[in-house]
Amino acid sequence: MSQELNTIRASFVELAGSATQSFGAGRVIGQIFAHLYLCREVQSLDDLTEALGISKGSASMSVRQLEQWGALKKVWKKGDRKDYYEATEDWGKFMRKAMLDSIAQHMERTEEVLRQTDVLLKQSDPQVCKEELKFVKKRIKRFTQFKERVQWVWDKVMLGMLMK
Amino acid sequence: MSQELNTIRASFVELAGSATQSFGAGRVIGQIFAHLYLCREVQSLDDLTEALGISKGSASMSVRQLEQWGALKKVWKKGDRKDYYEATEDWGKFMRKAMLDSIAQHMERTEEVLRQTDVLLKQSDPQVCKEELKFVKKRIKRFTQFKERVQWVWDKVMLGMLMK
DNA sequence: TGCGGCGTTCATTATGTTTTGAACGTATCA
DNA sequence: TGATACGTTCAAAACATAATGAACGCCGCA
Repeated sequence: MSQELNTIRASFVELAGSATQSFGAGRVIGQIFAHLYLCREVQSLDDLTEALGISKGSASMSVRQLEQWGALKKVWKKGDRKDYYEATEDWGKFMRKAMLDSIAQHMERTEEVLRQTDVLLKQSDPQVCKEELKFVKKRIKRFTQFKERVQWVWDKVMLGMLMK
Repeated sequence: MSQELNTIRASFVELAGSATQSFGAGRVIGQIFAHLYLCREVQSLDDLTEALGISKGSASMSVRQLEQWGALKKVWKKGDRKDYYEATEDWGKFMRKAMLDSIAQHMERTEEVLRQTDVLLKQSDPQVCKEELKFVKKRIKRFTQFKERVQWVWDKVMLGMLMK
């Protein structure tokens, strides 16, 4: 086996690992995907465990996550009880899911807070802290505009990446 | 002081805190920015430690980071030895820096790996693992294309957000 | 039905990250 | 010059998160 190929795989595994890590999806997910992406042969759980130096439990859970993301295909070999895996060619599908997973609920949470804020502002006595109230309203309006711009961009980005 | 306003501030502080946290910038940075963003009065370090229930050290370091990002202005009160802070109105400047901080070096690292990969592939003996080599080259090419698309989009996003 | 090989689970452990706060340096004022 | 009130630093502690691996259940086969 070529030394160069192994070095290349190692860099990719590390790179993808730290990418998924920083999206809050865990290092192992990225490592497994990258490894499979650069392996022509389908790989069993044990192969992954050995190649990446991770535990079986970790491999099992991450593989399932990747499968749910559709970044992975399970391959059956007849007469063999092991499951084998191969990566889809589509790196985009993998990264997109990793990012969505971590960002979508931030968006939702933000909307929730803005809704709640609206309710509270309507409840508040307009005679109390008049200036402060005006100030806060102005700032929240400004933030809302910002958030809408972000969301617009985000949707465009996602859309753009979804259609390859 | 209106109860509603305090509730609103608390939600925003929490929201921004978890946002910056997930960008790897630490929770406190977001909390401080959000608090200042909704405070008409400039705030001292002590004000921040009390309002947010954080330590002075933590406040000091986060404030400095925010200042470097230009998300914060230091305000001098004459005859007062304390430093006071106020948020810029520009929520975008804050989020943008937080995101850039965490993503820019991923981009760079990716380019570095691709460059190194190129070198290694050229070094490798074309007679060894011929099929495997072909496979890896194809996959890396595909990844490179994906990465270029991402970068293009990213630049557009950033550009779009930079011009308000 | 019992056995062996497999994937899965989850309490425990290990790891990495953030926060704290005591100690420190500095500036101001009497 | 000494006392005081700041902001800053960084080793240590607290905390949050991810990984481990022993125990488990399941399935196919003899």
